[in-house]
Amino acid sequence: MRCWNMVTDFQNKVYVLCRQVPRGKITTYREIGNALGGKGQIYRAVGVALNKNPFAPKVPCHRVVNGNGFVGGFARGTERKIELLSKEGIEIIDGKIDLEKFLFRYI
DNA sequence: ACCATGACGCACA
DNA sequence: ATGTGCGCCATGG
Repeated sequence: MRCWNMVTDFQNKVYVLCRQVPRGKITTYREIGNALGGKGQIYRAVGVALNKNPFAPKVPCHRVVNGNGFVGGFARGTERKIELLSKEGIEIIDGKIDLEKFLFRYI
């Protein structure tokens, strides 16, 4: 599948995984790539897919952070991402998040 | 078809 | 522990 709404199959999977993340939890590009079964630098493509994110409010892309716990980047601005995460109840320390505490794992 | 880019992650010094 | 560089995923021109 290539064009449902300007979205490729790969992107679609990424968005679906993002939506799976419940409010108050987060995930990482690495986890998503791993969930997709990709090896190597697949998380790079994940970042690109999320950056396009045609479903901005529909897909909580702001719940996706770096694998090291840092918020990372955001199409709308990292500060905005931190603000949203903070509102969700996620505690951010110096721009970093406790993965062990808020990291959601795909079952 | 090829080249360049990106919201990253990891290896190495 | 910190800083720098490289790599190879998908997408777009």
